[in-house]
Amino acid sequence: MTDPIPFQRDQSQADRALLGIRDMVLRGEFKTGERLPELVLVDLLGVSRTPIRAALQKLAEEGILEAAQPAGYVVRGFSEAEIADAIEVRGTLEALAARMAAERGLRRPQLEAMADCLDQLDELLAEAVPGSDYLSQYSQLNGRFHQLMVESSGSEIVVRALARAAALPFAGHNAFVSIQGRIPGSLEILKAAQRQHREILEAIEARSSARVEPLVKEHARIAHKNLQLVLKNAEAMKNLPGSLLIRRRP
Amino acid sequence: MTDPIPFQRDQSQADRALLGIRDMVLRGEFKTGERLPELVLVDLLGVSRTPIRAALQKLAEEGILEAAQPAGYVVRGFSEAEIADAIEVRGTLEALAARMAAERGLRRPQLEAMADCLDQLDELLAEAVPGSDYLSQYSQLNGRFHQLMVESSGSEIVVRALARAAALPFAGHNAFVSIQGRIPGSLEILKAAQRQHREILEAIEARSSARVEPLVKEHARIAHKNLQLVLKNAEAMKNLPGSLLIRRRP
DNA sequence: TGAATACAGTATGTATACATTTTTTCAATT
DNA sequence: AATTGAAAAAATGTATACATACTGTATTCA
Repeated sequence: MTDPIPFQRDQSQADRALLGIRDMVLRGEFKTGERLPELVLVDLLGVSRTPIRAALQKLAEEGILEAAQPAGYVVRGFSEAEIADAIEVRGTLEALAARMAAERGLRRPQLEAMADCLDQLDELLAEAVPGSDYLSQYSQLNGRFHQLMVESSGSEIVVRALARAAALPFAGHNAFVSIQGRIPGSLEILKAAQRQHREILEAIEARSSARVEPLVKEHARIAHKNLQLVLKNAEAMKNLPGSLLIRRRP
Repeated sequence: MTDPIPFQRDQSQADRALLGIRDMVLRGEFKTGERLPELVLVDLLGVSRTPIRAALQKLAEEGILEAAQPAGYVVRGFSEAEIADAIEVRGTLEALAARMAAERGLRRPQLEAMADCLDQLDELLAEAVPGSDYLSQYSQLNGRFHQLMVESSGSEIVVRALARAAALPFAGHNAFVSIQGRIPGSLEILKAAQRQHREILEAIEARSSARVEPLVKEHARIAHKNLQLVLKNAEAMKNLPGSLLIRRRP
């Protein structure tokens, strides 16, 4: 009698390649603009060229690499303006999702799941002591709320579009959470975000599509504020994963 | 002395695979939900598995295929609601692009290029005789206008997001042009679209971001109207590329 | 008859050999 | 010293062999 449910499939070489390359790029082990020769990656990861190639293609789709001419891939750098645009795109699509959720109306279980998520966030933020490691839990709950909100649009097309927009570095909803605690007033930022969460949920519950749209857009712009704070703070930059992909001036 | 500018690079096997598979899928040579075994494609296209695999991965990103469990790819079908959502996403992102264009303001050459494009469209529609093949020219000019509008956002991030959203079948700006002429009042639809083009350009020129956003969203919804017309018209369906991917009742 | 299992066939995952293209190096010539 | 050219090195494109996992069928046993 073997396990009827395969718990965790043996990680494939393709997964290893994808995770490994992404990790190396975000750690800054290749400079922006630098080529990623397949054979070098083969040596570094102990995986053959085939899964490496698949991973490179995926990471180019994801946005952290770009296809080079006439062939190959290079690490992509992001200007501050590009990051701001990526955040704006994410906010725009989240606003669309929330508007659709408000228009169609949600069932009680969905609303309760979101409310429960916000209750847990309230509790977490109330007890939060600067220095304790509440951040990973915050990330998780924050991510869950956003996920629930987007899925409540009921549209897989929108979910997909958003997943791709949020895959860009620094564009996701948790992109700047890791640097909270390194900048002054960071807990206050999280609390303000949480107040917006409440307002968003209220608007969806009230089926007020006209209200929810600007609320969600404004919520996403917190990320933009955080970006500007980080750029002024060398210490915080060190704690921002992938910060080496940010180029100050080109 | 060889040509300094390579005119048209020899089409690679990867290109052949990508174009070939996309074409077969849109022609309906595989039913929705049907698997696309790599070896079958190897036989059909005369290309080895390596470029086939790359193409399958790209087409899954593009949206017309989806990864199957536990492996492989199947043809993806689209419900009417999903197509409507894809159009809405496209319209939302185009509206964002236009708003950004209006906010930053355009240089004269950009405005002139767009105006020139609209002049040509006016001329084309004025002389358009039902039955003549003005449609391919319309597609081209319409595509160019949209391209110019989106690029005038000045944001490569937005351009990329839009390209991906518009890659879904029936979501692009020219998705329903091919069926014009098969449905009553089709020329009038194109003329109405052109009037919206003029208003959009005026709003961008006037840097009225508040006006341009709803204008562009509404413009995209023409595609939604066309979708509903097509679904009621069996004759028009035959002329819609990829129509076999639409499932009436999933 | 029904269920379980073994097995063949077929699918994709992975590695790698070979082909082609691109880049680099270095020497020869002006 | 600069430039050109050819040869070498290295990179990616492509094909394919082999490994592994899945699927369906037939056979065997209860």
